[in-house]
Amino acid sequence: MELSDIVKAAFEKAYPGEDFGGVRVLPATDPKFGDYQCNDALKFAKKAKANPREVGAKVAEALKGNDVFEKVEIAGPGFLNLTVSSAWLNSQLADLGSRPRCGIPQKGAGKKVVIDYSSPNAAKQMHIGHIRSTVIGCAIDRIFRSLGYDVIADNHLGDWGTQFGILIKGYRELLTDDERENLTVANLEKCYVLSAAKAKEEDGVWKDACKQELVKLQQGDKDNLALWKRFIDISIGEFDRMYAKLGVKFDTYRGESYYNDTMPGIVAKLQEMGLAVESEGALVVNLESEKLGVAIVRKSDGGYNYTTSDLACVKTRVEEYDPERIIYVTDARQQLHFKQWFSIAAKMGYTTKLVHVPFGLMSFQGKAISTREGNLIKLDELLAEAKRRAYDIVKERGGDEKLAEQIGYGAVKYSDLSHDPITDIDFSWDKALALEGNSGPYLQYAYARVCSLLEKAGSGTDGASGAPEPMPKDVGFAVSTSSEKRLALQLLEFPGAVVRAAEAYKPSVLADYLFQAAQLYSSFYQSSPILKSEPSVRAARLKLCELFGKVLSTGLGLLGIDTPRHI
RNA sequence: GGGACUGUAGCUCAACUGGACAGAGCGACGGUUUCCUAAACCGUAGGUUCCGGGUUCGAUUCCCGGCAGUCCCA
Repeated sequence: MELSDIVKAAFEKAYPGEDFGGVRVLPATDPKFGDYQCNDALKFAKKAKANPREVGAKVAEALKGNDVFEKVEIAGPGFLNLTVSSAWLNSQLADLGSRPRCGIPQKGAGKKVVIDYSSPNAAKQMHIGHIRSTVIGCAIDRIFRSLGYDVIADNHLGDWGTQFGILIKGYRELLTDDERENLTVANLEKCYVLSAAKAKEEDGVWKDACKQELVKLQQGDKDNLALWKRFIDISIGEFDRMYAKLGVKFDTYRGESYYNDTMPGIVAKLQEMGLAVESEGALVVNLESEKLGVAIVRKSDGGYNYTTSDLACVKTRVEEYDPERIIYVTDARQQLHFKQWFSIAAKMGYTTKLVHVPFGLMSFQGKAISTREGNLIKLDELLAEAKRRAYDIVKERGGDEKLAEQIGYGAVKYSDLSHDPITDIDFSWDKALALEGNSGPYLQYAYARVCSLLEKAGSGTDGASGAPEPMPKDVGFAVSTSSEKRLALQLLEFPGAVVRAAEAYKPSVLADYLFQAAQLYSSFYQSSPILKSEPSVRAARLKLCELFGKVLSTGLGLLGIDTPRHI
C-alpha cells in the first residue's frame, strides 16, 4: 500500500465524508524533519476553516497503531512529519528490487502513442540544432515505452518542397560525374548551395529552370521522381548512421511527402465544414476568436503548407493507429503553429490528445545557428570531438574507442537532457562535453564503481585478505546509517520520478533524480566501508549498492545513455 | 501593434505545480588517497528569486501592472 493511500485513509477516518483525493505524501524536504511529509492538513484546514494543527493532530491520531510509521509529528503550522519504520523501509527496498523495470508502473498498458521527433530535412547533414529534438524525443520515447505504452516513433522528415527543384537542377548540371556516381549528403548539400546561389542571379533563368524541375516532380515525372527518391534514400542512410551512434530507433520514416495525397481531402473537408474561407486568393481558417490569428491551409499559388500537411498526418495516424495521444517534439518557435492546427483538428472532430513538447533554441556564442552565420557545427563533428575528448582521458585507464564513444556521447546527451527542454541553450564545447560534476560521465562513473564493487564481492575477494567470501543470497536489506537511509529513500522514489518525467514530458526530471541518487550514493560510498565491513553489514550494504546500480542503469537507459560496467 | 516563452548565487541550472532556513554543478578558497575506481568525497564564501502591487497562515511558484531578453504572427 502506498504511503499516500495510508495517510489518505487516516484523513478519511478523522473526517468521514470528506474528499481527500488529493492527499499526497512527499519526501521530506530536509532529513531533520523525518523521512516523508504531508502538507494536506493545512490545505484541508483552509477549506474546512479549521485549525490546521488540530487537523494534523486528528490525522496523527488516526495513524496510530499503524506499523509503517515509527513516528508522526506535527510541526510548524501543521505539517505532518513522518518517519517510517526500518522494517517497512527494508521490505519496500526488497519489493522494488524484485520488480521488473525497478517498479515502473505499467500505466500505459494497452495504450498507443505516436511520438514524432528528430525530423531533419532531407539532403542536408544533421547539425547541432538537431540534437535537441532527437535526444529529448528519444528519451520521451523510451520513458513512455517503459511505462507500458505501445509507442510508434515516427521520423517526420522534411522530404518535400521547393528545395527539390533546386537540387534536381543542380544535380544535373553542377556536380561532376564522379559526384553523381558516389552521391553523398555532403555533395547534395554542396549542390544545393551552388544551385540556390545561381537561382538568385538577375536574369532568373536558373530560377525558372529549378521551378520547372519542381513542377515536373510534383506532376510525377518519372526521372525526377527517381532522383528525388534517390536523394531521400541517401539522406536516410546518412541519418541512420547518426541514429546508430545515438542509439535512436524509429518505427517509421514518413516524411511530408507521405501525406501529399491526403491534403486535398483535408482542404475540401475544411471548406465543406465552413471552416476555411477564401482570402486574397488563399484559403484560410480564421482563429482570431481564440487569439490564434489566421492559419493558411492553401496558398494563393495552390500549394499547401505545414498546417495542411499536419492535419493530413493526424488523419492518417488516427485512422491507422487510433492512438491515445500524439506527441510532437519540436522547437519552441512552432508553438503558434501547433496551437493553430490543434485547434483546427479539434474542430474537425479529432479527439486524440495532441501534445506539443516545445524545446528552446540552440545558439552558438549568442548567435542563431545558421549556414549564414557559418557556425553550423555538424552533428558528426560534434560526436567525433566528444569521442576524441573522452578517449584522451579513457586511454590512460586502458579504455578503448568503444568506451570513449559511450562516455563522449553520454556527455553530449546528458548535457541536453539535464535541462528543462524549454530552456534556450547556448552551445559550447566545454558544456556539451563536460565530464565532471552534474554530467553524464559522473553518473556512468558511479555505475562503474558499483559494478566493480559487486564484482569484487561476488568474485570472492574483498581486496584485503583475498579470502573467498561469496556474496550471500537471500540476505535482506538492513538500512542503518543515515547515509544509507537517505540513499534508500531516494531509490524508492524511482518509479515516481519516471512517472513525473512522463507527465511533464521532461526527461530532465529523471536526469535530476538520477543525479541526486548518484550524489547520495557517492556520499555513502565515501563514508561507509562495504567490502571490509563485518559480514552482516557488508551483505546489507551490498544489497543497497546492487539496487542502486539497477536503478541507475535502468534510469540512464531511459535517457538513452549507455552504462559501461568498467571505466 | 498583438501574442508566446524566459528572468533565481560570478556562470550554467534545480526547486516534485502554494510549504519549513531557495538547492546543485562549474568557477574561487581550504581539506581528504598506505582504504572497495579521487571522473570522487568533505568544508567555506557567494541570494532584494528582475521591479512594484495583490491573494494567502505561507509566494520563486497564482493574479494584476511594469522592465529586460529571445522568439512567433501581420
